[in-house]
Amino acid sequence: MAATSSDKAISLSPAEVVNDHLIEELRRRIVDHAVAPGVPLREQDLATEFGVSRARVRHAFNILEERGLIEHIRNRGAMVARLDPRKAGELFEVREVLEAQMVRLATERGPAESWGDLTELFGKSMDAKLARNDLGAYEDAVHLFRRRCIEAAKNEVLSNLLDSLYDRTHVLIRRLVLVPGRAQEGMRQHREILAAMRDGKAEKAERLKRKNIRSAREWFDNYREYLL
Amino acid sequence: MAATSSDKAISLSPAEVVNDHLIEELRRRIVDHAVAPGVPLREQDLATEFGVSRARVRHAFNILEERGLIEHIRNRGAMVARLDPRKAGELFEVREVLEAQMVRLATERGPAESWGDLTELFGKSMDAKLARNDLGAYEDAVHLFRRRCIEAAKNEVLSNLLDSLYDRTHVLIRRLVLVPGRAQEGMRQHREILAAMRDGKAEKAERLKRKNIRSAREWFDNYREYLL
DNA sequence: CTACTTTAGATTGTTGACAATATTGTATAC
DNA sequence: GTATACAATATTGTCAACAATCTAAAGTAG
Repeated sequence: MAATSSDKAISLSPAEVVNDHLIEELRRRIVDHAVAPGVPLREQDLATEFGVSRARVRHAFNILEERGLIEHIRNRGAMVARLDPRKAGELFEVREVLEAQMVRLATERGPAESWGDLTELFGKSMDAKLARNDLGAYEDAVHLFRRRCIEAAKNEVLSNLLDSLYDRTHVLIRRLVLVPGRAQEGMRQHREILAAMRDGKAEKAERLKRKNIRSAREWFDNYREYLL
Repeated sequence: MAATSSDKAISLSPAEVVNDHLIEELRRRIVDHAVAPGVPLREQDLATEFGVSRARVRHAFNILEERGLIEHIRNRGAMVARLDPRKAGELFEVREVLEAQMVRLATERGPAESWGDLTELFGKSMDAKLARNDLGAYEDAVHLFRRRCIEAAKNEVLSNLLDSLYDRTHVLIRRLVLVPGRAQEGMRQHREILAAMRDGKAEKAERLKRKNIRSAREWFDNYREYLL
């Protein structure tokens, strides 16, 4: 639960940024599947590549293991955590209530007028983009929605948990928009949610966000064999 | 997110148990306030006390810092994490939805008849115990309720998050039952929740559990100056 | 007496060497 | 040809020494 930019505020020693760079870069590779699940992570290899000592790499492993991104077996080393269907389901169940809470708090704490540009972003022009399969635009919009909600919710504990859960399911979520029709439905749901948020209806927005994640989970279950 | 008993299932090498013992013992001390928040944790002292090398202690610090139990400042060392009112509020906001989800899943997945003994535990006899301020009995009952729910919910991700959050607020929750009337109200709420669970009304139980945590938070806010 | 500088001590950060363990490759028996 | 036993290699686990940094005490100037 470290690693929010607000945490370390001012100070940034030279050694510290090197350390954080290592953790952040490893995180990125795992989350983006630049290294596939199950692939072993050799301490010496990474130490050499990043020009640091093995101890630093081991330190990074500790953090990432605690975040659920790495599995570590004694005397056998570390590997990218695998995601079986059961664990994926568990992650969805937790995301369901946490993302809903995020939306609720964002609605309560963010000024109602601040959701206008997002409403526009999810507006008609996005329909056209989706029609020509511009999934990147949709993905960016959803990502921005998330960041803005997290920011507005003003809850660091929640924010860290959401980021952690998101990291573990990032690839899954990305693949999910490939499923025909999912992006369209996701967009409909986001429009509903945003409408509720603009009206200041926090509870309604929460309920809708919950349905959104549930729906995503159902699509995931139906297309599991393609996605995992 | 390591550290559930089910994770490491079979193997337990001699070195591993020593390692885990160190982490677990440090965790216990912090959670029970055997060492107060803000107190520095010296690596060499702990290494000597536990008869291990400093590297092991530092490893334990890494884990506990990622769990939010320790604050670590570079070149200054580690100390027990402090809990300001703001962060406490954030923890309550997250617990609210996660514990509610826990109750919901437990109701859906645990057999309805399995809540009978808990209903009894929270029955009339507990009134008498509370009347003579036997807070330990109440505390034990709530603790058992929690464990049974977590077990029945069958969601390891959720379980780990709940444990982690609970660790960070454990002392607060303990102190809260000292507030006159809080234990009585908490018991009423648990009876309601259990009734819903016995009837298989998962959504109702979830809603009630949510109200329960909210209520706890309100009591906490009202008596904040005594509790923090 | 206060404020600043210097110095000594304590504490953490980092590294490389060595030990323990697991994996891979090779030889041998059946 | 297959399977087992053994040796060689690679990888991780542990530690203790050294370097960098911070804290606190002593000293000095104003």
